[in-house]
Amino acid sequence: MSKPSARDRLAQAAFTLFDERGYEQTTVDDITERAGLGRTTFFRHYRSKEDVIFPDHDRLLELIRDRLATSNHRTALAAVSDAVRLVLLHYLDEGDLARRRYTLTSTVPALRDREIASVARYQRLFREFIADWMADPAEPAPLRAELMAAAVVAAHNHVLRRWLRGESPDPVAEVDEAMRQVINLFTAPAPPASREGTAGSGTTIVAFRTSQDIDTLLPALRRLT
Amino acid sequence: MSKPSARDRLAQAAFTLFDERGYEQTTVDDITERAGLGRTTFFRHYRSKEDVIFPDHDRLLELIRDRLATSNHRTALAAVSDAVRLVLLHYLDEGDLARRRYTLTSTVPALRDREIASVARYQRLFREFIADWMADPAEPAPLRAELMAAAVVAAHNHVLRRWLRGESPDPVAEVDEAMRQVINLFTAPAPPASREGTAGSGTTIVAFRTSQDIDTLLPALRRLT
DNA sequence: CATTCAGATGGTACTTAGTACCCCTAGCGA
DNA sequence: TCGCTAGGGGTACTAAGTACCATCTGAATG
Repeated sequence: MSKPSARDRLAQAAFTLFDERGYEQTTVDDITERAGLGRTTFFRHYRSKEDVIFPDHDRLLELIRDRLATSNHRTALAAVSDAVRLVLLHYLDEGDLARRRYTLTSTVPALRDREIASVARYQRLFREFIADWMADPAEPAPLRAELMAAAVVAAHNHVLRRWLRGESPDPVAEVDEAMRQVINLFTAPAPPASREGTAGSGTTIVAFRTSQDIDTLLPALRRLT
Repeated sequence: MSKPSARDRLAQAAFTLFDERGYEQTTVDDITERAGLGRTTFFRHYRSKEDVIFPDHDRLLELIRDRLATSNHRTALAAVSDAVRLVLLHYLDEGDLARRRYTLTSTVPALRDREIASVARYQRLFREFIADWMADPAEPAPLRAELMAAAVVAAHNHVLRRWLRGESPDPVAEVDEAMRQVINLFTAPAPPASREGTAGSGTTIVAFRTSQDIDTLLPALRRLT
């Protein structure tokens, strides 16, 4: 208890100094001096100065990967929503730390760029997963997967940033709703009628609002297709 | 004619050396030596070593901004498509240079990150523009703008990368088609039925064609009701 | 023709991030 | 006691980027 780990002391010192004088005005030497440690030790624990601020992106990537891996074709969309929620929860867990990071990434271009690059790695995971899920030998349509992955991370970031700015009292509910919107967007209405549309194949559905519930209608719908 | 500008000689030397020994193995001193110029001159023309490879992102940003600015509410979507096409055409214009850059960004993480950060700036422009366009005092819905902007740049990048890899014989047609898909996605079906949906009275009919079979769609249909 | 002024180039010295390499010490099991 | 390992420390180096000043060249102007 008297000795927090060197790693933590470094992070602590770093954030304090970044608050005091700003990121660029703080050198690694300043940090190690404040932490009472050697410069070598700093780079043993963090690959770079930026790394102090984004320590566990790797873990987060694993988190997503794992959650997506444990799913089958039927539960794919739930897995995506879950993975997104997990990432959000991670940030919520960090609480104040996440907010301090946000003020840094908002003001320091280098850090913002770094953050964006990390997000792109999440997006890549989602893209590959969604592409597999959508995979259809007849019509591969990787563009659709690309679009959906982009929308997924955009939804997450949208809600996360709202929470970081203190605009969201219940970010978990918000992110669930946002994901519902995304999924809805990409599953409900399939791409209608490109001009040289290969009309004829596929399924034509007429959906209408009714007081009957869907299970009552299902047989009729099946008959139509 | 005998003397190409210093700027061009530097870029030329840089790309040659990057090809020969790789990006990280090439120092700025190597470049200036090869170009027969001084180190100072290099940094006068390019803010950083990475900048040699991405010289005109700023111009490209202006291009987008200008195209978006000259539009009204009715022509907004055409403006977005046009802007995207302009960016694509810029890369097509670069021809071989764009492809060399692609092999670099594909192999050097630092450069890939940099590229991604630039793309995020385009995305920001589109997001702001689309948010304005969608602006509706009653229901601001900035998430939808966020999603659409993400989809717009994802569509562009998808087609661009296909062309860079030599997979697209007619990228302009492809990007136009991709943009049609994006716009369709975000305009055709009005945001269907959030839970407390202000469902109107009367009859709501939505007709669409899809290649997915009904069982795939069923979860989404259930969610709608 | 001499002057001067602007713009582009060159050089030198400095700061800082990041790497390579080797040393030291504390603990711990054999 | 020996020897091993892990965590920390120090020194020296490379390379990007910045600050500042010096130099050259060409063109306009007296």
